Amino acid sequence: MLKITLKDGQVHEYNAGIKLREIAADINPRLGKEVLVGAIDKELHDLDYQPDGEKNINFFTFEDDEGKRVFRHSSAHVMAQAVKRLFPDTKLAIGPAIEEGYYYDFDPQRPFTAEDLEKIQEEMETIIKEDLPFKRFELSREEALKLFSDLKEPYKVELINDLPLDAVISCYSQGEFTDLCVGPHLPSTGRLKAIKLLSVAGAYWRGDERNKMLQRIYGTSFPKKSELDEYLFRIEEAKRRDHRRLGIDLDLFSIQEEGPGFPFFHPKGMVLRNELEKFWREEHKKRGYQEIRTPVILNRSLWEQSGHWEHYRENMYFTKIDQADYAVKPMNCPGGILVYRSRLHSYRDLPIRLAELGLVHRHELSGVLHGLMRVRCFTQDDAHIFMLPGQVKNEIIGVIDLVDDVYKIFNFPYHVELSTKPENSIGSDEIWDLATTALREALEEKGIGYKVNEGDGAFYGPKIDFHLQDCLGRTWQCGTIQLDFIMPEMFNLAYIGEDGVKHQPVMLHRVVFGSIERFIGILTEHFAGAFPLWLAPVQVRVLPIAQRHFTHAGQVKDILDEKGFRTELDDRNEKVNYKIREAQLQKVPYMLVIGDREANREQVSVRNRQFGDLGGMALDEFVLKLEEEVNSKALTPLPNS
RNA sequence: GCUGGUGUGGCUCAGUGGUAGAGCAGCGCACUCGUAAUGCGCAGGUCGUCGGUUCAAAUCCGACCACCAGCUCCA
Repeated sequence: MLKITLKDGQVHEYNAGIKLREIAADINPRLGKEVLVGAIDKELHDLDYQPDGEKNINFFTFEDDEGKRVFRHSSAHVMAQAVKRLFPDTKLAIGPAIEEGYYYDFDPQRPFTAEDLEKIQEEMETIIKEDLPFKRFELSREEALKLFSDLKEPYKVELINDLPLDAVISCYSQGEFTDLCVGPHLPSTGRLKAIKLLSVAGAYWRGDERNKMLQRIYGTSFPKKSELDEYLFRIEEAKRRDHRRLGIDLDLFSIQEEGPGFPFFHPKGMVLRNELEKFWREEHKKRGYQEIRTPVILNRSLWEQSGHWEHYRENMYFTKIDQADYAVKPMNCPGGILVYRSRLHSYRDLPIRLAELGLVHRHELSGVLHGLMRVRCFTQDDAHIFMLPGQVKNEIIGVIDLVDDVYKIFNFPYHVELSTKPENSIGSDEIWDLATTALREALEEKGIGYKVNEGDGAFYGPKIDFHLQDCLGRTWQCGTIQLDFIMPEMFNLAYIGEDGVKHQPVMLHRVVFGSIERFIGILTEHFAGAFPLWLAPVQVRVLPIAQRHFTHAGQVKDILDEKGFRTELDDRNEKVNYKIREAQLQKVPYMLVIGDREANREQVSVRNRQFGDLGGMALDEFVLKLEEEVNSKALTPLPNS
């Protein structure tokens, strides 16, 4: 007998030997059709699995992450089978499920072409029609090694050799195809229905650039054709939010062949920058920061002292002045340190928070450049906090709160990572432990969930990273808090303590936006170019209906200009429909239509880019409305009061 | 940097060996118009760069540059 408890607490009894899928069908016929995988006491199992004893059982469909992953993982196996049918000499590496689909890494005789992809997809569809059952079998290490040696799969042999000694080694077969795999899998290939191969790209074996580059094929799959179509449509829609596209359309910035990775900001992009910086200065002033500015080019000796010469040289640009070596700064910290060190400090002065909108240059590999998100020169909204050891936790929490406050203004969802000691670093393990623990404790005190990013810290200290998403869900590190016990040591920083002798301060490096450039990229994609009123490069466009309204419209524009609003007058000889369309496409928040009615009644007719025609109102009233919306940094227009 | 793909007017794209095309944008003229495209006309390109093959190259070949996707790396 078998006694099972479902997640809602229901208890069922079955005869021994019943399979998971039969239980699912017994509970609910629809579940029986949609179920993809089961979990017994939280451990996932194939639907053919026969449980016994007293167990808690969960069933998962495509609606659940667990079900989705199994569905995509099985899809990857079908892709590998198709590739082996068409290109038998191809060696198999690994093929996991990922966020929106799956991939498989192959080592083929020659790289795959777009035509190959189509053929592989067709073959996958054939395999799905064949409805081959996935069969699990376990084998000993020796049997597994023999099997994959005989199959001439060197990567699989390497994987098996690296498995822990006590590992249960399992394989899954469908038809003629067998792959090393822990599973679980769908009952059969016929469950897949809608699949699509999306792209080929190179990927290093085991993610290490010293290894051979393999060919990775990305794909996705769904239980219904309509869901696949919807996904593909959503991707196309998302691409319309791409900041590189909107940067051109809205004339915000450009990147030219003459300066790859060095963006040009156009007048409208500069409005965004300046508004962001204004906001930034206000927020930092409130929180006790003082602003400084340090030089872009500084002498080699400084970079040797800071450790950049040894640990960061790959990313730096160099120049000579009067035969002496200089470097273009890749970070602002050494400059900030020199400002701190330029005079003696008392313990009473700490913490000292020195903020700097600092332009840094870094040599990034050509292949990683990406619009404003990844560039070779950018402005960090940096600050260096010099503090007493006892002030560390409070200062970290202060920055965490600041980042949260700022991201909330834009309604950005974000996630947090804790990056630990990298290979290429300076300082003892003890110091690193101390710093890492301090960051971790601050996060835990704030109750913030975080992911650990091993070995991704800066060379001088561990960091908390704040990651934001772009239009396609890729994440970019923006805010970061780095705790540093090492630079104060290397620069021999000091403050005079209560006891009258010198002590070493602790340093915190931090950014909130991260870089203004990247932040503008994220901002643009988040709002699809329709920036909130306080940021919008053009806030109001005045649209006279006919030439005889130009004078009056010009007066309206002048009044708005005087009140401090960014206003444009569209005095082209075009129909008002045309002007409205253009203003809409430029995502101008407010349009004022000026015709005979308005001129006679001293009114303006207001159209909002989101809500359309708002009707007529006195200009004074409109100005009040704008002021309120700007001052509150509202994300959408405020309701009429 | 690596793998694959792409590069034609400001933007989107046709054109695959025989004299460079369209739409939008721009400019001119007419229309003077009420909440997402008025009509007509004009102008605009050494086809990414350099080299090669050919009687002839946007088209074929090579190198380089830039961009796109991904890998590795980062704000």
